[in-house]
Amino acid sequence: MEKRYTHSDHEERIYALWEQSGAFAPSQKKGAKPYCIIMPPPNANDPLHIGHAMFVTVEDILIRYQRMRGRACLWLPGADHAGIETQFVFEKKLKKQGKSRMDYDRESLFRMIWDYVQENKGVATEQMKKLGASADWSRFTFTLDENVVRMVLDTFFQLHRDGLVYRDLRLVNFCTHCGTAFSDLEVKHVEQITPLYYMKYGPFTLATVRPETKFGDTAVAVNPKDPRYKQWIGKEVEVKGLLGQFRMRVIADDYVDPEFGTGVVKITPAHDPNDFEVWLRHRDEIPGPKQVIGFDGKLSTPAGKYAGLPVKKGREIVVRDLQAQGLLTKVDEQYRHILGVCYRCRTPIEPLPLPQFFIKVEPLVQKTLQSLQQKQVTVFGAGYGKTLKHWLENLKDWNVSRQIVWGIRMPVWYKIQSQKSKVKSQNNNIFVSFLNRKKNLVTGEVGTLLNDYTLTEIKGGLQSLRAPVDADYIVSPTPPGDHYLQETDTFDTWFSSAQWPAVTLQASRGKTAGKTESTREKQDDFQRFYPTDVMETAYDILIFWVMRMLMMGLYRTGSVPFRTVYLHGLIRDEQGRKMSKSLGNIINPLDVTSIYGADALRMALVIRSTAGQDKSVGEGDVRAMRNLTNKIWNAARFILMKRESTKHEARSTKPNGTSHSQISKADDRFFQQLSKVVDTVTNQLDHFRIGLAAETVYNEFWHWFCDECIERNKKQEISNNALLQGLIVFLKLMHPFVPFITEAAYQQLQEANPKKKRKELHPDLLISSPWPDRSA
RNA sequence: GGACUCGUAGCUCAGUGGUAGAGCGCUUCGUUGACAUCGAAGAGGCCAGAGGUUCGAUACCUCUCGAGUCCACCA
Repeated sequence: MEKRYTHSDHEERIYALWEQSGAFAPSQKKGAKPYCIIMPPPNANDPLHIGHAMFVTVEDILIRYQRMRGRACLWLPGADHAGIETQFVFEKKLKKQGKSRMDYDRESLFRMIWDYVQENKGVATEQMKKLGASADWSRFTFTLDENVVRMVLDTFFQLHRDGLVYRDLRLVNFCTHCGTAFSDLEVKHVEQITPLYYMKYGPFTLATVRPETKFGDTAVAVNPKDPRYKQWIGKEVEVKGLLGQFRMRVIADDYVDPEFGTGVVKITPAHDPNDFEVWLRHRDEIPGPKQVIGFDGKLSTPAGKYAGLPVKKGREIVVRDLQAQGLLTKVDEQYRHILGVCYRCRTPIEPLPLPQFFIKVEPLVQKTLQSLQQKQVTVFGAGYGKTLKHWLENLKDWNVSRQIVWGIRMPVWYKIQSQKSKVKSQNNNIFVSFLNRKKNLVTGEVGTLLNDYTLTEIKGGLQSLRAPVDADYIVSPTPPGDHYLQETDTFDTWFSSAQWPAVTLQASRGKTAGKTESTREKQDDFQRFYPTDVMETAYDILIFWVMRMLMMGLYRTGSVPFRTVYLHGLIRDEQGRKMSKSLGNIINPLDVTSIYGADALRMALVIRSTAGQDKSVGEGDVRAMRNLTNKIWNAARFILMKRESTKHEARSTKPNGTSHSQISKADDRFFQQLSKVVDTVTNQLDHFRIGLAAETVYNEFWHWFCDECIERNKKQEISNNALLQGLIVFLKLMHPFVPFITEAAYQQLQEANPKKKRKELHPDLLISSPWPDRSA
């Protein structure tokens, strides 16, 4: 054996051994209890970052541990199409070529992104293998696999049938830069100092941060209890504005805080969520949303001479004109204000009225809360069980429409009457944009366009459509006929992700079988492994993903998708700072493993980590764990050398006058202590105390087994055999954490074993060996 | 404004109802039969503060102070 353990000499070879042995596929042994973890699918388009390394490590530890405990383990890997994230990256690439998404019809664009993702797909998989992930790659599933898509569509169809889907006009969180709406969860809030403008408004003065939206005002509101304005309630007032005189109704609503500003609020239902709510409460009294900002982020026609100006510029000019006309009375320049921005590009989110599909969450939430209360799911991670509950109790309906092409297109169909038809259809006013045969962009209402184009041509070049809120539609997983236009919106990525545990287990049917099992054996994956055992992920997607998986899992299958949620913390740099590109403190896991080995990184990530708590990891930590791998190697080397040398010694010679009985007494104590260690580690792993288990095994191995026991063996106090047995136990205990070095050392022991010869074709592997008996 | 978490050795973090732990860093020794990616010895902590429960609290409860994260429609 080499004096030092060199990870690069072993890792690849060992991984191949594991893979060839079929150890990654669930055991078909009779009576083996199933154990299943569905891997959080990494973005198919991204290389791994340190967070991925963390989840690979934690999940691999659990899987390897349970596999050694004799469970039939399935760790099901996959990749995520990552909707907006991927399209965003792709559009950047297009931009470099001087192109944009507007140059292509949606089908071509989709195909281009598909091809682009295919090029990169597999990168993450290879990297996870380098980290030692013992996942069943034969069951690998992509979120846009045909059968996955089919099931997702089916779920939506069911939801619709059960009355849990509705289409309605709401103010959506629209990013005018990304060109799509987002769910509330995807809006980031930042504090800003924004000028608060006080302006004359008929007989009132009111305060606003958005004077440019005043063209969309449909009412003025005051608090019903405010004595200052009581006389005006229900009356119409004359207002002089930048576009001339107009009349405006005064309404009373509790939403108005008499203490803030002047106690008078202009109501702009098209551009402020609160105002929209006010309108809903006063539908009979006042006009509805009047949109004055377009989806392009510019002021639109109702803004008169200001139309065409981008919002920010528009505000400046409106303020200037207000001032010129003496309508501006005061400006509070120090006003602190929370602004919603796009989580991707930081563009201010524009609340805009858009008909969207929503899922009613109330019934789903009830079931989920119930399952939590009945302890059908346990959450590990600093207080996040409470967070989950809090969220569920306050959840709003889920907007699942996204205006991007890279995703699962909604199975929603609008019937279009042919131009010859005499029947007037309200769907004729669906607004479409498409590329005609000459690749020119054509936009307009479909009823009108049908005079010049066939429906087939429109369909072929379709970019997007926008159907009015009262459009007729049907939901169907398959095309209902030729005279239909399919909705161009796609599902929120999380809508399909929410169904991942059930869908992956059902989708692995019919795939190429792994080495040790037939396709038929895979057929009942769902039967066998659902509900799964553990969902392991970072706490930052608890709400986006875990919560929704619970809701949709319960809806689809009637039972929770997993029994345990283990949330790991974020990895920070050695100074405890978040990793970010701008700080330049990002650790690339593959850089680290190429220097120190995968085992070292794994152990550094996980040792002394706590569920739900962030952890800082620096190069020093990794180096220390690299040293551990070397320590393991050398302990094995010493014990092997001992065994070689004693073979040549005459058995009768008793060294140094130490008697057999003394040795066996010491051995007894050694074995007692050893079984205590086994017991402790087993308990810790059973209770998901992973960081603690890693620490225990580290300390016991290094500071007890090496520092004490090996030294006592040198003084002839502990027998060689005891030491060898102890080493094997420790290799097993450490294997889930540092699989490569432990397997490498174990193979060295095998080779030294004369019985090994006949096993050459099927070597004993540590990965498939049983976990040590507690009473060892 | 609401929720959650944290405050333990110089730094980064574990931990436990009953003499305080690890890694890194530091000091002094040490190349005799695994490992200098090592070993031995050591310095360094009123476990944020104040109350309470308890025979006993760093740990459980309450409050205070300090740090952080997430959420939030006051124009």
